[in-house]
Amino acid sequence: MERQEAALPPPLRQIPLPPPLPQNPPYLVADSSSHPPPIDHQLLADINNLVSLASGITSAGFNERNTLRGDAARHEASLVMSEYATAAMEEITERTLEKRSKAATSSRTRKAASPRFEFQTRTEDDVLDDGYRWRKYGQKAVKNSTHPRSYYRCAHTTCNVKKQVQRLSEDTGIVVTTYEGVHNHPSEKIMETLSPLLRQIQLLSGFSPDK
DNA sequence: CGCGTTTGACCGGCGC
DNA sequence: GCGCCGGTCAAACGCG
Repeated sequence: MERQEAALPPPLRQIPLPPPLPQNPPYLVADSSSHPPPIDHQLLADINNLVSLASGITSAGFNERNTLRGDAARHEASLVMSEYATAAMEEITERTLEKRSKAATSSRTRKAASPRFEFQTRTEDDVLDDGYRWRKYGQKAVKNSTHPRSYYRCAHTTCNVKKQVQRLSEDTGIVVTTYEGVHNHPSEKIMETLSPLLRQIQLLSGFSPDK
């Protein structure tokens, strides 16, 4: 139970948005399912806002209530931080579930084992940055199409989500992406954005990373 | 040298 | 049963 009593936790910083927005944003052309395809920039922006908001509140809390010291101030701040972190997490969960339920039309049957989502984007990039790491495992020429279809699997070991990417032959500017399955782990990009916040919470709460 | 991609073989479903 | 076709495997390849 050796805990690092850092005198004062470092203030949260505004985290720069990770996604490098392409000069040519992929335009959603057709979407049969409303699955979250390319990276959810709006979600990341919202998380950032929550982080900076929480940062402002906690630092303000430290400044204005410096009558509280030590553990009391830390505890106070951790409550505020936890509140915002929880809100952010709930927001993520809510949106994710909403999108998934929209896609899986069946209400309570559990047979929707591997849902598929297809959408089309007008973009120069064949593979869109959706925040996950993918490993290509095949490419095949499909009938009546001048462009081949590529097969990808999620690089995460325990996750077997797959996706196909194919460029339309009629309109070369359009890419069709098909997702199959649901990730059983968070996007690395989102965790990248959230981890500073989570670390801060642990620090303020006096958690030690090891159990 | 390690790891992700490439690429032809392989396989299973489906229609004739 | 056979051949087509989409999907996957896995060894070779090649890039950092």
